[in-house]
Amino acid sequence: MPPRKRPEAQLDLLVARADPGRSAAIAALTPAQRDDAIVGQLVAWFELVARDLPWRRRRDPYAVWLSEIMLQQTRVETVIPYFNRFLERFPDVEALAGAEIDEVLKMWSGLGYYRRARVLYATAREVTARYGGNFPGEAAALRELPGIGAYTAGAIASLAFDQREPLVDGNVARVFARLFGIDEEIRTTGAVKRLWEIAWRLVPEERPGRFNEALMELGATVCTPRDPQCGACPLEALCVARASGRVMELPRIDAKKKVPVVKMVAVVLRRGPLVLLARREEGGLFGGLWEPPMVEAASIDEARALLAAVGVGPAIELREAGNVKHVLSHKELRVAVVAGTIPGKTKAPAVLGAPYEKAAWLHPDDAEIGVSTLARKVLAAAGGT
DNA sequence: AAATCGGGGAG
DNA sequence: CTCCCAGATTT
Repeated sequence: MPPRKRPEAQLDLLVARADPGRSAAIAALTPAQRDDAIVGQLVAWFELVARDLPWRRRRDPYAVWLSEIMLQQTRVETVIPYFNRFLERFPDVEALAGAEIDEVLKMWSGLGYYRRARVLYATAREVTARYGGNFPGEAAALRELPGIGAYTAGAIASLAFDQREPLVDGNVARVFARLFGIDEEIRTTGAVKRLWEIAWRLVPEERPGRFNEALMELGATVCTPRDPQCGACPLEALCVARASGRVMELPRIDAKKKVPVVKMVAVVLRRGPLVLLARREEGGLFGGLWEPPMVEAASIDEARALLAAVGVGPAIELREAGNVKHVLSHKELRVAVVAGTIPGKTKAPAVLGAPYEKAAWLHPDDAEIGVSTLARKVLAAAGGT
């Protein structure tokens, strides 16, 4: 969805031009005046440039909640097609509550952080059973639902219920760090506390959701991490970082340590058009998803216990089908893929052991099951689908 | 406070 | 390659 064309002429009336006396201008305002100016400038700017996003077309609690869960640590552009497909298949909370978890996971496949799909399903059932299909409107009640933390509760309460509730996400944290010159490492407890206090102070009684959305929109489109467009910012004249030449230094974020490498072996067994897939236990990595069985192992020889478990004996010919690299946020998986063919009529193993709860011969795309991107890479490496 | 939990897009 | 995204939850 392309951003709406910016009406430059109107924007110029709002955006203060570069001004050497900016520091003095900020200092001349009382704190309350500065806050009022921030809210006013930001909302006026947002009214002009707001992107046309699918979840902005229906601000009902179900659509807001669904979009906010999907948007957790996930880019807008990535979410859009998932959101549209999801709403088409599950048009309301009752439809979602009446589905099977495996179909929900299927609709979530490729989006990542699959625990979100499970908490989504759990919340749909709870809202249907306990609240008669109506989401609670208070942030405190929303916060009790699975998968809804401080940010998401504030987002739903303000956007869908017009409650004066603040929110702080990655965008807001960056905007505040620059706007108010917060030097502290942005993820520390102290900084997070400050950010929420500022958000509480600023969020207006009048259309709080619009203000919250404007704040995030500014962080996403103007006050970006790499190449902030200060010349197009409605808050330029009010920004501490801009006035002190520290825009690129803020927010302060300490480097994250590099992720460990984990070597694995996956086995792709075919039986005619079907593939042996195993369902991972809920709770951990890729919980509830189906995949070709794999195990942490430094070599194929080290994975012989898994091969035995899936019924690969001396009579079954295996070939090395290649290697797959898959990077997660906290580890890097390097998977050696082996492939083979099993005679027809062979049953799937009843027990595979952790982390798998069961196994079956399935078609990865046709079955009503969730499949991770890693599993798709492994299947692709083995050839065909 | 640190670790866990996906995947991809931008520079 | 690095960074980080409309975070939540557990340890």
